[in-house]
Amino acid sequence: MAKKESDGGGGRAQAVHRVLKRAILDQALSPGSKLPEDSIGERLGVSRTLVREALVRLSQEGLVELRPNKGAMVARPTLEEGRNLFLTRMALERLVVETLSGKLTREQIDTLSAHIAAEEAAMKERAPSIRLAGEFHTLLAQMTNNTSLMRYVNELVARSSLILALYGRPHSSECAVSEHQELLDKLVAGKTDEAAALMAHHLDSVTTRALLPQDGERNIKEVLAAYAVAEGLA
Amino acid sequence: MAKKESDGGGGRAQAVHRVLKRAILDQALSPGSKLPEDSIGERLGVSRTLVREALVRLSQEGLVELRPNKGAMVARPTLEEGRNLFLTRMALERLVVETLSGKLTREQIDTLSAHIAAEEAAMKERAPSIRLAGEFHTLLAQMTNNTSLMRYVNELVARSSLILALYGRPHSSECAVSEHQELLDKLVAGKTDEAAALMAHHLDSVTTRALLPQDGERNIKEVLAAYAVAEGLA
DNA sequence: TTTTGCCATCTTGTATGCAATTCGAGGAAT
DNA sequence: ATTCCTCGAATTGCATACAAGATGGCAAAA
Repeated sequence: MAKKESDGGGGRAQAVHRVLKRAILDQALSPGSKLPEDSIGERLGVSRTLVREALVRLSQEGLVELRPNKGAMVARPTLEEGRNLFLTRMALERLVVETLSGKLTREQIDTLSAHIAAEEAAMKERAPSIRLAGEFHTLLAQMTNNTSLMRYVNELVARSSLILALYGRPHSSECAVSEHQELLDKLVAGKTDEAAALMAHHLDSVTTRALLPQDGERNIKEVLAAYAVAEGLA
Repeated sequence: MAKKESDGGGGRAQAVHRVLKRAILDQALSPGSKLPEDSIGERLGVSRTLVREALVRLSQEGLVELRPNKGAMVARPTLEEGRNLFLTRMALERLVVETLSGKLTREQIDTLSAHIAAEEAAMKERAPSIRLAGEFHTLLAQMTNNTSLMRYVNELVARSSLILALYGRPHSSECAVSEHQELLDKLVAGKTDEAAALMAHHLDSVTTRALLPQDGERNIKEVLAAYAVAEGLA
């Protein structure tokens, strides 16, 4: 029985989905980018039907905005959605930590250690570094064996990339690698509360430090208002 | 400007999605039911394309299982998924409660009170009663104005219906209406911790009391094993 | 020059057609 | 009687065709 092709996992639609998702997370497609069905299909060698299916999936994950009759674009979450998102992440990742604390197997610990090493190695390059930082969190979620938890943390982490792309300070090393290591240590030691606190701090620091207070968020009138005053206009 | 048709909200695909979702939540379509694309399309007066899109959406929400080349069926979560799901619900609904405690507006309180009244009124009929009980939780989530939180609670509540359908005790009044009232009281009074505890108890009681310990879950061999022993076989 | 309105064009929305796959019914061989 | 094989019906996977709605530019009017 020959393998179909270079079809990574499910049908070809899922392949399209993965490609687009990856492109978005790597910020090769930045928030607001138009996603026309036929150019994508043409480039990827599939029909619009499959692209459409992938776009629907992505929209359900909140990575893509689907405006009726106006096409799809990479989602541009508002800053407030961003803050709320991190609140939600906090609630779920606390559960992750509580579930995992003191219960990690030797193998899992190795996997996580290896991942942290990879993060350190990739610190120079921006895109891979961002992706790896996120993957650490999804990796943890994966280990809970809790399907819904996994799915939601995955989505939230993915959307976090968008938030960071839109409102993050350019040079912030969003997830300090050292914090991942500390967190792992606490988890291994079974210090649940300390681990949870660390996770809380970890995520909190993103919202309070990495996220810019306001910008790109106000509508054109508000933005112009400031300049107008400076120029003595209306 | 004439309205398109009886198109509730978005495109017709979303209409199909709503119809199927409703049917599933009302348990008119029970877990495991096959969902063939053309019979559904035929019945609803749309083409397979739109049904397909709706099914993809439902599968992303975890209400439908999409087996490649074998069609879609209403999801049949395992009992363990069920337990995990309620764990996740707990984490998220705690956040809901914390967000809302002491912050409900008069209008929101009225809405919730009205809903509770409706629950009481519908206690006789099974299907509406189940649906209303779930809607109370989604209503609360809605009031947080936290998009991701809303979406996830929605999904989780929906999937809970499936779990209950599969593993719930027939006559358990899953969500005691009185508990909803108590919860509302605590929220209004701003007693955050008590409200959270109540919510925890509320959800916990489902997993420990409403959910059957094991059944329908084991595979055929395990089931027959018991009978075999009783008959002195193998 | 600015504005308004119309038309060409491009993109999405939806249906349908054809290929590929699964599943079950029957029939032949053991 | 049982097992295995083959073929046909039914269903999904995917592409394409056509309809309908948006977008932008050009021309005519102000």
